[in-house]
Amino acid sequence: MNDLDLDLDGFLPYRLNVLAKRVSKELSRRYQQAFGIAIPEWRVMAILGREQPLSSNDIVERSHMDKAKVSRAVNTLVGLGHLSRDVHPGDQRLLRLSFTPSGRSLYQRIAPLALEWEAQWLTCLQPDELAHYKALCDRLEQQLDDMGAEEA
Amino acid sequence: MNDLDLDLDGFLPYRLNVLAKRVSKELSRRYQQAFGIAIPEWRVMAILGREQPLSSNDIVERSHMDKAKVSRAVNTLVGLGHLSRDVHPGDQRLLRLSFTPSGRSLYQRIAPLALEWEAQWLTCLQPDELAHYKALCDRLEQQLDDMGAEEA
DNA sequence: CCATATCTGTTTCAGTTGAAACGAGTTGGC
DNA sequence: GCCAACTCGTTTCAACTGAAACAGATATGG
Repeated sequence: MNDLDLDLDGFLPYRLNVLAKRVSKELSRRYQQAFGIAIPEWRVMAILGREQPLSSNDIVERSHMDKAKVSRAVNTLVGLGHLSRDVHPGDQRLLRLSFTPSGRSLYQRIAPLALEWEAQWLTCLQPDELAHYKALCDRLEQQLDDMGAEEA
Repeated sequence: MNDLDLDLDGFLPYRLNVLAKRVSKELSRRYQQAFGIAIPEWRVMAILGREQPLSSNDIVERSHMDKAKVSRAVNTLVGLGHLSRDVHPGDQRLLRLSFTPSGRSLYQRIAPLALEWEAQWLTCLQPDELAHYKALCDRLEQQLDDMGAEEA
């Protein structure tokens, strides 16, 4: 194998994709089984867990999901009775999304489950290794920003 | 925010998913634009670039794609004239997939493009940081294996 | 041998995806 | 004020996805 041949197992875009997909699959199986929701719904819950109320657009910005996905996830959660969707008094285009009591209770049960699973996964790293890993992830993402900006 | 609240930006499954998706999107845009193929096709090419001929199943094992996806990607590549699909002489269930001249030429043009893009992305890390990062990815994946094995 | 189980790759099918079109609401310039 | 441009969230549509059913080929074992 010369320099221009490509070892897929060493190719980081591929490696990250495989890793991320495995993790997502594992987590989504758990969310689905325990709470009947999928990852987009879970992300909406996680974001609202920190700050409330938010508009759909706020969630789009904080979640890296497109607005169609957010719209559908919100709709599902409203249908399940976990979110209330009110119209913003000052601007009727905006929604004001917040937990119903059932939604807050759901959040309080999911969040620990997610964190526990993550913690168990991360037992394979020392705390300083984890911090380093996350820092490198930050830089890899920053570099994507820079490459995108430069292109435009 | 107490311990049981969840900061999505610090939640590694989410972070990895966002990062992997951004990278995939960026790369797939390039493959599509320059060569008219998508990521599954590109993966098949990358694997055949190292070893030939292979059966579809060999590619499934090496690529972490399911067999439906591989079947479709192979079909596309055969349709584009980049792969030849022969029947294995000793076992008629197996395919023998290999590059046509056009396929080899395509591979020789894509691989450097992919590696160049990766190299530019990875300029944000020092060589030892990159090695460390990959090693941690390995351990995170290994831990997933272990957690899966334990469960079963 | 024959029946059954297993293996390979394809196809089907129902669900998901995201870009783009859209309708409703708001803002800004004239 | 009013029209055009813009914003927000929904919906449409065509493409993609993967689990499961499938058909054909091969292995197994009675």
